[in-house]
Amino acid sequence: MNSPTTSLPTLTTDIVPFAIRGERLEVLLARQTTGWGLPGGPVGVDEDLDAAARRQLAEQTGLSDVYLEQLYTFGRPDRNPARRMVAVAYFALIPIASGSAGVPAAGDAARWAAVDEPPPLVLDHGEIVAVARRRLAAKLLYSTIALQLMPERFTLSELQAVHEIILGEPLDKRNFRKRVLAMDRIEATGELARHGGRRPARLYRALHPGQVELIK
Amino acid sequence: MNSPTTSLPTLTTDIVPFAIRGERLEVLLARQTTGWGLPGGPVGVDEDLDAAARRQLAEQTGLSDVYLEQLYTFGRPDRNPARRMVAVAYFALIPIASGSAGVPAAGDAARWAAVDEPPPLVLDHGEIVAVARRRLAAKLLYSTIALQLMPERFTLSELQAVHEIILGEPLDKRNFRKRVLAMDRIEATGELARHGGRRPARLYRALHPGQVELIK
DNA sequence: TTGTAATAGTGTTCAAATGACACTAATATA
DNA sequence: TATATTAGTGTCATTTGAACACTATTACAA
Repeated sequence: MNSPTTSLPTLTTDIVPFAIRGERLEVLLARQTTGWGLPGGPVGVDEDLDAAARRQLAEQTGLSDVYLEQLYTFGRPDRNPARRMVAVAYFALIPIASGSAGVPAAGDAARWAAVDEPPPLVLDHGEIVAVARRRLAAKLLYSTIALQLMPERFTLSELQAVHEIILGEPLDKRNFRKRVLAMDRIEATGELARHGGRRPARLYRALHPGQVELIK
Repeated sequence: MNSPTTSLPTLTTDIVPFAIRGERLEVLLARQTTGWGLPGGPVGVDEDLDAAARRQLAEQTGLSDVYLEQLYTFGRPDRNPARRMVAVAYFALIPIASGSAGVPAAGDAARWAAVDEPPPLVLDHGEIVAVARRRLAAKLLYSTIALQLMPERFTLSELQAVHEIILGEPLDKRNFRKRVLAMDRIEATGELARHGGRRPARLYRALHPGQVELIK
């Protein structure tokens, strides 16, 4: 039980950027020299961890002002065969694009991938995505975290669809509405969404946007 | 938004070792050059994070074979004015001493402190303890984590007392027993605890010791 | 030996929350 | 104007959670 040398592992952040796109939960990947992986990289000497994650996400994907939460720190010595790297993992939630701003088109340096059928990822990034996905699903049930994936205004049907996609199971419409309205964290704007056809739906907005609150 | 230098912060682990002692939840502190703080220290270049936490806990307190769980990674640049340090924090749960082994007597290098009236701690260790305490209390409600604080055999009254101490409120005896027995994670051994006087209590044991399971 | 103090052990009842379930309303389009 | 499509609404049964008080067993003292 000798004290090992205190020379330093490289410290990085890795970010799992989630968004609902179409009918699926997707992750935004960044091109790396050896393949596709999560956005991220080395933390600066005097840089805050959260700040490093934000910076790297912005630099590598163009995304800013998104919800960011620390997930777990991955430090198995063999996770990178090349050199010792410890990664503080985060997940980010990107609102469904409402109009022009929002989700960047995937270019050469970035691409979207379905969480359920991900391509092979570098290092242990596949595991990190899996852990993040479990955490997100768990938090749906007892927090207002789903609102971070919604645009500023949204319908209850859209919110329900987001829940169903992440949980992977259908929800009862009446019970769902009862539950989210009882939380008292969203309010009707009075406007109607008339996208395309059919009966227009009421638009809602978050009462405390940006805040994720635990319920009950 | 220039990429900052990639020179390396020092990476450490800090461990919050919890135990129930007497009627209180206590933390085991380690003497440091500048005062009392949490056990912990630099991670070796090729050392796993969990292993580093275990090693430092053993070296600095003599404790081994305890439940250990990663808590959060603290990395604010100003958390250590001397030099940049990023700490992967863990908490450890130490079973109530049943006989000779177990909790070490606090010596010169270590001391116990009540979680509710802690002495001033170095750096941000006070905050780390507070975060750990909240996490522990939260997990009591939906997991079998409390069993990690119990000796191999214990009575239901003892288990209830542990819950009450951590939650900081009295619990109903009948409801508590109904709940923990319905979890189906402990079983009666058939033995009786006849410590001192009064009516002897049935002894129980964990069905899956070492495992922490989520309930419901 | 008998009484007393102390902790162990046990069910029921009411209220609240959850889960299952089906129809009408409003709009666009054919 | 008929039809297709999504929005929106309430009740009932079941389950879960919370409140609540007395008897049982032992050690010890009188």
